[in-house]
Amino acid sequence: MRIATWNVNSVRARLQRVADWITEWEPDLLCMQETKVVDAEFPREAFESLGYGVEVFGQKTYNGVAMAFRKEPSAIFRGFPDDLRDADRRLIGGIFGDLRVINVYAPNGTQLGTERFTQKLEWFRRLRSFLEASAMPADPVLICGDFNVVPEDRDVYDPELWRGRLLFTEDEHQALDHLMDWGLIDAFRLRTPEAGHYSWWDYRAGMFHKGQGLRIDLILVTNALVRRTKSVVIDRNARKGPKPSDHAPVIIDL
DNA sequence: ATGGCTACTCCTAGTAGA
Repeated sequence: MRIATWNVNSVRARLQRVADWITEWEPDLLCMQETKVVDAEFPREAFESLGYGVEVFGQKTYNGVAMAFRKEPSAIFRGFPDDLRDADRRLIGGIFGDLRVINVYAPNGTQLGTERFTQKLEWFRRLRSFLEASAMPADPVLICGDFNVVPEDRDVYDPELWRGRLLFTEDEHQALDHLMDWGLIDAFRLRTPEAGHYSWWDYRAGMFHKGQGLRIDLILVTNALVRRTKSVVIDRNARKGPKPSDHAPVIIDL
């Protein structure tokens, strides 16, 4: 089973790129973030014409998550159970065979010391609570998406420049660590220990061209799935060419 | 050198992203 996660940075602006990518990679499940579109306006037909079903959880302008799949899930869930009505739409998931998949777009945090940054840390605690309430660490669980946290020094082109900056603070590391302490492993690092693999590059200043990026798009799996993981790769080719997203897809083969 | 780009919006300037 091939599962991919991709922050598409607007599914409408990226529709042709996403369709081309699906045709090339033929994922069984594509988890998208930052779709930036309300559910009624989601371009479902483009996915359906490729043989995919779609489940969406979107909002206007910001955020929004969606899943495109070849086989219908047996269940779907959207958001945290205790979300307010106007909460950001950052989580959608489903049961695919024996697999529980959770697709997330973590808050960016905007600036250190702001309420939005505090809410980012709180959002990670809520994700951990959601896991505790809905699954067991012994189950086959996969959480993928844009986590907006750089896990380690080897995941950023210049750790000393970034240390203490948004996405690379102790607070964010603790938030991610606490989530993973539930029983999750960073699947990309199972077989790829070296530095220099990134999933996001700033549009500005030729950062992609210079090879200066961050790895913030992750696939986290429980032990039950570690055994089933064949490969995890980042498709940096998707960052090239006309009108790319600033993120590249991450793909796991189970 | 907190930003050099991109996408969004009751649009043509302001906000957000990471």
